[in-house]
Amino acid sequence: MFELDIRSRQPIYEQLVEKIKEFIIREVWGPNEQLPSVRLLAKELTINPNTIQKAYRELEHQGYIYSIPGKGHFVATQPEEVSREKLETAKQQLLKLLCEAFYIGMKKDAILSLVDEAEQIAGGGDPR
Amino acid sequence: MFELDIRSRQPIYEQLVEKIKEFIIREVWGPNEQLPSVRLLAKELTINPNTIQKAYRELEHQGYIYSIPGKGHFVATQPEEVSREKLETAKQQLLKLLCEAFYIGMKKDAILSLVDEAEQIAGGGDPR
DNA sequence: CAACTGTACTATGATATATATTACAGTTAG
DNA sequence: CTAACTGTAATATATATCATAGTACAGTTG
Repeated sequence: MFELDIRSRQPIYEQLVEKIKEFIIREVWGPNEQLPSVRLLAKELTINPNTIQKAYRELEHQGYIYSIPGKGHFVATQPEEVSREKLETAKQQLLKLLCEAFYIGMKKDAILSLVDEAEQIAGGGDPR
Repeated sequence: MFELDIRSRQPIYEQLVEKIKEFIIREVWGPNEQLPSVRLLAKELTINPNTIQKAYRELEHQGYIYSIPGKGHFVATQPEEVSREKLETAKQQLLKLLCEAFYIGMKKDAILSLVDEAEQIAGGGDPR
């Protein structure tokens, strides 16, 4: 279900948080859908349940999921603020990297063609 | 001279490597210019000499500087390969981030305006 | 009741980071 | 030559983070 890199410097639980975020953002998992239980996912990924719980706790703290003790974890209905904040973070990261690209001498043409390439890879805007 | 974040999750020596790289890339420090000695820089930044040495070792390994035992560390004359590799790495990072931007629903217009913004901040192409 | 769920806690091991300290050899100015 | 710089290496120590193992308890559901 997820591809985790055990030997990465990025902690497993953080990788999990990112992957699950993507699933939620792209609506692979819709609102109120139940996530795999802590123990089940731990078994599937052959990692410790505590690690899963840590990821779920973080996701809950960030507002992406909610939990009902005894029942399970569920995808939250994304409030507007979360989406806006998410977009703002992405913009800042992108701006920083773009600045660095200019600094090290990348030409604008090269950057623009990267934008086109990314657009194609990502499916480009609305796929309707 | 450098602004380091002690409490950052990124190691101090890595922060140092990045900062010094930028200095070299932007030619704030020119080829064959001498870098601060391990002990001096350690004192100025109030961190351990070993940490500076680790950063210098890494920079030497990556080809950005060279060292002469007994004399000091000096900025290397950047071979073509280093520049090319650097550019390739930057392109890959940028492409990844651009893909993610599209994934989370950023519009192409928004991205293009970020490119313009970055161009202005970075001074935009050749400043002649 | 049994088998799930979440949650909490302790203990342990592994690893990375930064520090302190000492030591030795090359370079250079006085 | 000597003193004061340089780089380099090695050891020991402290600390923080991460992941694991194990146990326990309470809520939910068929």
